Amino acid sequence: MQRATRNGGKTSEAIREAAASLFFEHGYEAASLRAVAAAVGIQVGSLYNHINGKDELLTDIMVAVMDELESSVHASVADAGDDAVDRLKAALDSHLRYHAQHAREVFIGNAELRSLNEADRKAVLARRRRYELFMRGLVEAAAKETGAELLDAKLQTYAVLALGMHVSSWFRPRGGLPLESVVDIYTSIMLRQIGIPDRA
Amino acid sequence: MQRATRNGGKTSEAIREAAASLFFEHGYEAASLRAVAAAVGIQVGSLYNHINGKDELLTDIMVAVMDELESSVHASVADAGDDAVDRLKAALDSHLRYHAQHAREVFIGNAELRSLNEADRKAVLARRRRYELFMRGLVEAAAKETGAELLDAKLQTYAVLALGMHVSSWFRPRGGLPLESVVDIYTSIMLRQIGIPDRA
Amino acid sequence: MQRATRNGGKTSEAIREAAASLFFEHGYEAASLRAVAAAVGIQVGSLYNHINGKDELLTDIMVAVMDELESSVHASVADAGDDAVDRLKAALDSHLRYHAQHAREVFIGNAELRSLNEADRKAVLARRRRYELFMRGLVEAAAKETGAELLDAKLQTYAVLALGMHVSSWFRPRGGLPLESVVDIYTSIMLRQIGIPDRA
Amino acid sequence: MQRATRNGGKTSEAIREAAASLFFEHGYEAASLRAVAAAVGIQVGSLYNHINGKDELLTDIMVAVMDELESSVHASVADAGDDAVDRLKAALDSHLRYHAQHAREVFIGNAELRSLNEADRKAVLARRRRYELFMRGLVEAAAKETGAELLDAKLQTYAVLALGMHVSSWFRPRGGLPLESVVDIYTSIMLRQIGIPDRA
DNA sequence: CATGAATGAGTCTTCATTCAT
DNA sequence: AATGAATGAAGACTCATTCAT
Repeated sequence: MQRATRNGGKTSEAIREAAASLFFEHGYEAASLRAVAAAVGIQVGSLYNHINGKDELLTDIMVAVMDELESSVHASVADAGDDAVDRLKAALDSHLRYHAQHAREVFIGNAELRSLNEADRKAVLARRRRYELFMRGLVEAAAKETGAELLDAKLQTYAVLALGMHVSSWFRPRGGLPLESVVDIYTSIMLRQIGIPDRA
Repeated sequence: MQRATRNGGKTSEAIREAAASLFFEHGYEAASLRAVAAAVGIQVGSLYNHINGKDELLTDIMVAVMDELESSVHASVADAGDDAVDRLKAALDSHLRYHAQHAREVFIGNAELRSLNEADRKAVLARRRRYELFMRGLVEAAAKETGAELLDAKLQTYAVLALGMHVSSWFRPRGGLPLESVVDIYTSIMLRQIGIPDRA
Repeated sequence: MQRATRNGGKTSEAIREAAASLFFEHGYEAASLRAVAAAVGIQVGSLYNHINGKDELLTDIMVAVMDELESSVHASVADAGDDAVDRLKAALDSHLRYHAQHAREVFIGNAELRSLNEADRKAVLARRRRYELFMRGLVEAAAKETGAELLDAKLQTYAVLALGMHVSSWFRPRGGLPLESVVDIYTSIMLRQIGIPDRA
Repeated sequence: MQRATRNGGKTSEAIREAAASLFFEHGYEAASLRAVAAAVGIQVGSLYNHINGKDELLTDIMVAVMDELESSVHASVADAGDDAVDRLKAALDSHLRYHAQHAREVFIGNAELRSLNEADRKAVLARRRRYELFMRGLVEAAAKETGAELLDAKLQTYAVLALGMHVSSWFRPRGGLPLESVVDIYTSIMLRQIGIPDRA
């Protein structure tokens, strides 16, 4: 039982791409490997030259989403300097941008938590908690700096996360509001609810 | 091998209850009628004395959710009188209250839209659009009355809906924040992002 | 396990009537007791106040068909007097008439032999053999009397039976050739193939 | 637990063969894919590597029967030259020969029309009508040429078809009358009823 | 690497039958 | 008699997975 190569091959990439599309559209349970194979243009059996099982496809997507989201937000915050409000704004911007640009994967990551096996679910949940705490820290710091009155740091951070997910559920790159507008408006919405003046 | 008797729809109720729980926990596709039957304590085939098919269980939940949500919000608004801000507050309160109190069903209604058949999905989507427009109307009226500056009526209404769903994804009646606190805090969050002073 | 009453009741009659129709239209296997009950306007369970099982419905039809066919042909032959040709003609006429007038039951009797249980199938097959031999006797006697040259008494009798069944597969009392014409023409066809001048 | 390999459609062939046998013996509805799989020596699910569904097995048989019957009779008639009686005799011979040699499939084709889906049933019925009209044409031409008096061209052609079906219901290649005798005798029976002297 | 074929467990659903009320 | 509810077996079909070629 040799572990299939996970890198390189164009086929491998195509499979993961097709899986993401189908998981997004029909859900993990309802999406069949047969459909994935068909989308790629190979037979079902051939999938196993590239993957180790259906669950791996899901786990990969979900872990990657958390990794990328976390690191892209961290990078933005690091670039933003030392001002707490700047750091929060950078985080919100990056958070929203990622959710819009990877809407499909983020949506899957949210909807299919329950389809994950025990171990992977725990791992992903831990990552999410860490991310949430990081975000809450930024919120609290910015509130402190500006004197904004928080209602409930935890719930208001939840609201930030919720709006990100929500964006991922309807945003499409083409047709509709342009990415920049979406990011701007939702950033403002978030800042408003936290209590920080939008343009200061 | 105990044989049951006419019990005034209790079994029917138990089936729907078990189905809601299992759909919520595992998702519609992953929840099997076997499991539903087991939860009720009958054989799988016996389910069909009470339902017409698995999809009916889902459809019933989703249609009921939209009906109840709409009518409960409408009722609250009607009771609130003529002041636009009062009306909006009543709507937000009712919206949140319903989402928290029927967290399970609301969550299903949101997650399983894609599991619905064409016809029912269209019907539910139409209901949702209607609800959204009703909400947007309240938001716009309250903004007008208070002179609050809206960023984007549509997206800000989206945000209201998104927060409701979000609450339904984590709220549990026992253990954790009491319902009243949740409703209060989220209402404030919503009002803030719309731009209406919380306590005026 | 008390034997359900088989006589009298209008419901009982309606059940047997509905069963015949459905067996005819969809076949014994494909016809469900649910459909029978629905056709009668009662619940499935209620059927068992009138029948002992699905197979009984079929057996009853098939046995009745053989009984009636045999006795009606016998009666006609007895009425026909002593002339062998007259007797054969009377038999053919009666045979055809019965097949046309009870097309539905005869058709079932023919198509569903394999759906019968071992015992009943044997019984019905014995009846059919007896009927066939009776017919063959008439054919041979008439041939002898007229000097008609038989090709093969057994196969030519088979042909008579086959044409009867065939009539039962398309004849409908209303719309189409009238019964008398059908009987006349097929009688002539049969006599011709046996070698007996039609109108002598 | 032996694992099979590519075998050039032998399994596919075995499935169709087993299906034909079981459909013939028990009828389409009563024959289960379980039984088909068992007869072939594979698991039920494995059938679906070779077929698309139970109905396809039936449709294939029925369409093939009509195709083959039609083309074999057409070929025989074409070979028979220009004489109308020769052509009719060739048709009857070929008709009977096919019905005897493919008794199983022809029988299924006749008994299971009602088990076909709407579209396929219509297609098969159209084919049958075409075949019937072709036959009727031959009957009428031969009658005209010989001056034979027809009783009713349509019904007499029906009779020809009916006898073919009947042969298919009892003929077995081994044990019993040899094929040639059956063909001879039934051809004569048919010619007699049409009114054409047997040996001219 | 890809394929075709196999597996076995699982899915929803239908059905004849039973029986307390 | 009729009903509603239950049973248990069976039905067709789908699926993830395995593996010889």
